[in-house]
Amino acid sequence: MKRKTNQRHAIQEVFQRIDRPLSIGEILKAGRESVGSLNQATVYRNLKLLVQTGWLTKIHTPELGSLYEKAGKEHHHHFQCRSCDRLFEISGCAFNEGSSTPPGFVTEGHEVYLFGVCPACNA
Amino acid sequence: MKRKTNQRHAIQEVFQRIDRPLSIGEILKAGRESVGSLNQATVYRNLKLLVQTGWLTKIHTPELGSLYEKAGKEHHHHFQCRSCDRLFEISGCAFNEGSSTPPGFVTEGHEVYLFGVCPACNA
DNA sequence: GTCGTTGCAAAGCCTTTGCAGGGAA
DNA sequence: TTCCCTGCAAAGGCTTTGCAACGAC
Repeated sequence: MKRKTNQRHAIQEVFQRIDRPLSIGEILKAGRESVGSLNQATVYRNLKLLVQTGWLTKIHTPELGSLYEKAGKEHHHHFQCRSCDRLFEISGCAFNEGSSTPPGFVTEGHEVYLFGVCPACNA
Repeated sequence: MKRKTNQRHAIQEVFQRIDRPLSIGEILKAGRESVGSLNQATVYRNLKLLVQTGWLTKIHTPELGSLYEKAGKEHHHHFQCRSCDRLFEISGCAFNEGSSTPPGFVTEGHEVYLFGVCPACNA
């Protein structure tokens, strides 16, 4: 079965430390602070595994590609800073699926992405 | 300057004929009905050019990757059918940027993607 | 005859996979 | 000792680029 490894632990720790959706590159870089030899392929494999076990969720952003965030959060959306290209979680949801669905279509879900400048970059 | 070529004309004609966002593959396939020798690289180059000249807009969907649609339309969003994987335009917008923007953030734009089943697949 | 365009192939990215060695249990 | 996991390198997709030939003007 699933074994405990330093590599996987390092990856999970990154998500505990940084509370926003992360890219492969960020995860790899941050994970290597714990396990210097951490390999890209290992990161890919563990992310896949963590998504399968329900610990992570994969996000596909329009402009930043695939990012990963911890699973189990409530329905929410994301804000992308066009200055630092980081993605932030936005809690809550003011979007009304029903009033936006055209006749004949059946809506099963939705995603919203905001773009702009984050507080850090705006300072 | 810019010259008229059958290849570019064929590509533009595809967008006149099919009124929804199209993928590289669809454009290539449909374009070859007019110009059999149409090459992938040519499609990529012309799409880039048509985006630069403002004739097309590039869309980055979360699940389908990059698609292209004719430019100049009013603010709208998209509906992705999870059965046939086609993307449809949704006119209008019921989303309120202001009420969804967290304190400290500055929102400059937004995108909404609906997922579900289109009328054709639902029949 | 120019020089923008095309087709083909090679080269770049990003992600996945094969394989042998290494390490958790 | 087992056999899951890792690192490395090779291999896949998709997109871009270099280059010689082509063709619009």
